[in-house]
Amino acid sequence: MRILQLHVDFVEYLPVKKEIDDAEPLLKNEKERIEDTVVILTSIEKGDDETLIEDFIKETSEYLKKIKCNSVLIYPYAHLSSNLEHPKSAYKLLVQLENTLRESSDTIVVKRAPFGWTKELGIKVKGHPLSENSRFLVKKNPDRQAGTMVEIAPPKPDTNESEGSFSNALTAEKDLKSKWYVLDVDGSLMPYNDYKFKKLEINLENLFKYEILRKRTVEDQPPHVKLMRKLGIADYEPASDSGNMRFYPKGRLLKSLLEQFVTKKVSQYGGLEVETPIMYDSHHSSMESYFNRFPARQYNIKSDQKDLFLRFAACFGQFLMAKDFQISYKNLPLKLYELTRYSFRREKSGELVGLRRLRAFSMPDCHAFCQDMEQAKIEFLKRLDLSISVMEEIGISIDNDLEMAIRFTNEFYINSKEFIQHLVTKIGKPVLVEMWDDRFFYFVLKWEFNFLDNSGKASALATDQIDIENGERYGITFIDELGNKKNPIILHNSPCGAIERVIFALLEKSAKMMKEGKTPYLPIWLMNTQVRIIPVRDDFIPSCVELLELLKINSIRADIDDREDTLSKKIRDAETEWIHYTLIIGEKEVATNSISVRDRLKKVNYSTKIDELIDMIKEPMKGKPNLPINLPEYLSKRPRIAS
RNA sequence: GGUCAUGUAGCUCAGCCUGGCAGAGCGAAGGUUUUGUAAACCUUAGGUCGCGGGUUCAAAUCCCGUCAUGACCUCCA
Repeated sequence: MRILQLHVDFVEYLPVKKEIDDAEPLLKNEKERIEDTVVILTSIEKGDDETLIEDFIKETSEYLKKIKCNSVLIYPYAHLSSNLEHPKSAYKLLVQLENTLRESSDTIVVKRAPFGWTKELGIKVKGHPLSENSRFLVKKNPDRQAGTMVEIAPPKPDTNESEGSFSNALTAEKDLKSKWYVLDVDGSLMPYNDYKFKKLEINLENLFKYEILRKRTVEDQPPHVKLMRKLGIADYEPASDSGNMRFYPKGRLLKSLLEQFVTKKVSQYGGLEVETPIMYDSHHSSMESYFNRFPARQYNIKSDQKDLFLRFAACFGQFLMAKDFQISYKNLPLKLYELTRYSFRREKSGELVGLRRLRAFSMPDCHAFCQDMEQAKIEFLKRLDLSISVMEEIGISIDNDLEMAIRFTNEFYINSKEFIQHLVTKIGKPVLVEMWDDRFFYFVLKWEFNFLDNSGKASALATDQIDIENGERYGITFIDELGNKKNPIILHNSPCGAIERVIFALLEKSAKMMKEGKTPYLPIWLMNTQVRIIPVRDDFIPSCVELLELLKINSIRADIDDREDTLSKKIRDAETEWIHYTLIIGEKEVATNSISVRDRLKKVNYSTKIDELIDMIKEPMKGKPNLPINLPEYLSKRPRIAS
């Protein structure tokens, strides 16, 4: 526990915004001002417990005596420590400190600022030598001995975690009342530490380690960052805020194709595509409750006199819209869909990594408004099918690249065992289960597909939730068979997660292949250049153009390397660009009206007819969007973009 | 947000420890070469050494601050 005692002429504070879900309720929401008092800025750290109360009391009363003051404000202040206790436990201890201090003396007036809130803080510290005093309170022993005090030193870098603090971390997990299981295809639910992970279940094991043990391996910069630049897909934009990327022509095409693909799949499922504003009035009544879910992570902007914020999800845009619909039970389930470009979240700067976590991202988000839980469950399964097929067709496989996590309340499990088992059956392999005793969130069940990258870190891609709260919160209603107004159950599905993160996963998957000595590649339908045509000499460029036109007619993206370089150099460049098919056109080919194909993945060269190549490429393009190449078809006309 | 590391030509990096002329490869431009399956050859241009301050006769180099990126911590008062 770290405390900073300040003897002040006055202190005033005003709770502005809930910072966390566990924030305590406010008794009154107005500015509090106290004259001539001692403010104790307090950080509760991992492992702190009630054995420290005595020291806290002793320290405080001695200080008060010394400076002849009898009023105290305990002020929760996180910034004294980088090793904070879990909020629930911290809050509990803080209340104990407050009460014990009050009971310890008839003369001391004790007040406490609310926990869990962003507060405006005004303070005027007295000038005398004792007016500022800091202390670092630690336990003498891990068992129930009295604590001890040490003079606070300038904060040191955290040393390696001792076993003591490790087990404390686990205690904090218990406070959250999360229980962890493996749910197997046969329906057996096994506590995760009783489960024997098979060799092939290394990713699932890593997901558990990541979730529970917070296992982090030391690794250099994630490989996808290098790849996204090398392939000319995306890069950082120094002139923007961190986490806002620039996308080069190849990257923009890749994104467009993914976006169009997902949108088409959702549309086939029955989602109605809508568009909602990217910014909202911060003081609009419907927004306040939603802020509590994503505390203080939004971009705020001021325009004239209005306070606005940039959307961090598509939810409220669609909810505000649905609220104004006239909905009959006959219309349900009703599915609204938007692919946000962009959603904005001001993630902490230290959490931003390449394309994995951004502050501006494109998120497909489909909400289904359902009549009741029975309908919600049926719909939920359809959307799992949708998500599976979207992920698989993008080239990220359920079997090898993704691990499912399902999170639900104890109550929901008891009532819906078979339903949950059904989800696992669809996946066909064991999944991670997190079970809560109480419902903290607005949903009773959620699943997500996690991609395990090269550092063993999990990133959520597709997800769906059963939301039993927001229908009411947003005043969304439908009329049932009996003419009664009811609130729908809402499902929140992203069939693939943020588009940028899908690209992250594709690139990390490629990096994994390289590590294993395999040839890395992206699915051909996502390649800007699907076929590279190389003339042996300049004289053959006209023949190349004929082939190019033929490919274009067949919606295949091709280009011609007409630069003044050697043939070998051009082949090498095609290889490093990961181009699937390279055609070499010279005397032989023109004479025999054939093409020489270099197949990068099969690592073979052969001669064939252009029609056969077209048929071969068209096969994996079935059901995929078509867009023209997004760079000049002649390489001599291209600026150099990739590094 | 915190701790640590990194920041030098368009890109990848050397130089920094021990202060003393700003370097290489790739790429680009010009030229020669017209090429048959992973890098032809020659020449030239290209630098506020992230930014700001300090120490010094002298700073890419040492010190302080700041920004960006990365790793880890933190997803929290």
